[in-house]
Amino acid sequence: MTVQIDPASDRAVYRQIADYLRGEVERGEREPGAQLPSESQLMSAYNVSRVTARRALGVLVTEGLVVAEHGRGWFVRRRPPVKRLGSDRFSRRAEGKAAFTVDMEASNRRFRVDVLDVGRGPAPIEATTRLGLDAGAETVVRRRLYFAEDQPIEVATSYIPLDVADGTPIDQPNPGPGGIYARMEDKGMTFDRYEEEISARMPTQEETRLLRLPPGSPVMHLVRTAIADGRPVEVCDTVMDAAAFVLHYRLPA
Amino acid sequence: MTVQIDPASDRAVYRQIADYLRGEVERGEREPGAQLPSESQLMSAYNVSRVTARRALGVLVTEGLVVAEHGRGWFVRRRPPVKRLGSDRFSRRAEGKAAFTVDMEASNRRFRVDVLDVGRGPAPIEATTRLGLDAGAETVVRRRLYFAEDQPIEVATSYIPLDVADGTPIDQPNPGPGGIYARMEDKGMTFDRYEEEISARMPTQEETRLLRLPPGSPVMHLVRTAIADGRPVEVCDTVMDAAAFVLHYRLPA
DNA sequence: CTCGTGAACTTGTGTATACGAGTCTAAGTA
DNA sequence: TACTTAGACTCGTATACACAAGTTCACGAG
Repeated sequence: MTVQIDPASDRAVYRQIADYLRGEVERGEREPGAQLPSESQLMSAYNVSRVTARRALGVLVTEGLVVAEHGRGWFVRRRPPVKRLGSDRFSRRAEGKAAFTVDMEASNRRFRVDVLDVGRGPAPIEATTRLGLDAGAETVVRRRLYFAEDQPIEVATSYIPLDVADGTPIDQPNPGPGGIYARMEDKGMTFDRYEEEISARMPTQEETRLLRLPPGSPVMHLVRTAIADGRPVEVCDTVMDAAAFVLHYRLPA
Repeated sequence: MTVQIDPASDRAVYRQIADYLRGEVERGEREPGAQLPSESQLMSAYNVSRVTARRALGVLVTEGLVVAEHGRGWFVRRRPPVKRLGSDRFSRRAEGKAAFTVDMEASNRRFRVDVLDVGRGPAPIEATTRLGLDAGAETVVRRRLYFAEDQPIEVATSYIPLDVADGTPIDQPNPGPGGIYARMEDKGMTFDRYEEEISARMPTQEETRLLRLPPGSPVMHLVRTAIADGRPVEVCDTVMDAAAFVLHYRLPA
């Protein structure tokens, strides 16, 4: 194992080790149930003390990615966190500043919204499936961060088929009054219903940063498919600080 | 600070310290935002090394209860995990074995259900509020554990007003075929709708044990109020292993 | 009064060491 | 063959120490 660790880096050594192992797990190079290097292997591979090796593993425990088995070793969790939607391209671009900011009034509360990223690009497989598109198809992608009282509480990514957005400012940072739904209605579309899937999991590193989450804080994950005129016209992937929200639903019996 | 720690106990010292601090937080003796003892104060109070004191605090970090601020100290999290429903009396009684076990067929999957506890007792304030009862009113309480493929996935507690259960076996471990809803329909009741609230949080200790959760694994929390003939007839508080479930909803537009 | 500095606290990161306890395997014994 | 045991591995818990870095506050200089 080559040494990828820079002790002079700003980032603590144990975090660098955790980053490396996390990358291997997230890229699928270590599958669920697979054994990780033992603590003593980490000690010699990275030239650190056992305390530091264990601290690296402890980070991944807090993230729900790995578990220890006494006397046996460390393993990638068998029931991994729910599959994430996410686009690499837009994840990277969202590192920068907000492209656009608006204030909106919703449910009697003022929200600030930072539009992190807007553009056209390939959608993740989970989104194309829900939209009824071919795998890897291009869509309009809108990524934004919602605030309540200057606290970031929600990061949302929408995927809209190109033909739905066509001829509208939906692919622009500011889609105009009423947002993208209003633009779709301008085109004569009528919304039928929403299909939603709700799950909870530990946040990714990026979500921890964007939502300013303390360690050990789960997020709720809401994937909403909007259906208009009988066809899916938007998949909206929303990640919320779980401590900040309770969702209320009313279902017919 | 008196020493409540037993080094000879089976339970590790750092866990005992964590238990004590957790209790103070959960009982409200340390409010959100309040400062915890510093690491050196814990060292002298419990006569342990700094590593052990930090390990105790690390447990509470993983549970999402406390945060550290560099150079300032340790604090109870300001946005605490969503309020839990829960009845002390029944939590204690549920420690034992299942009172009753049934197999049920649901959505093409076989479930095993352990009925942990059934009886009459005071309901928590959150349940009485939803049921429109006075605070501390008695209800029928049914607590049960659901399994899928011998994995515990769900612990559910139902609170039913006494007059709704009256004259039925709803307050018995086995309420008969079709469960308690069938018994209510036997009485001529018609279900109108459900109101649900969904949140996510880190599990309590008891939930971790019952659901066999690895550390760092969040739970989803579903509170469902069933309404029949215009009045709430049951509050069902369900805690699920978040990694095992995705909830699907269809909402009218 | 304002500003800056230093001391005394806090947590963050890292080392080395020790022993307990669970798991696995291979060698040895009945 | 079947069982036991010893050894070598694993993680679990705990001690003691060191230095870096952030926060707070009081004191002194201007």
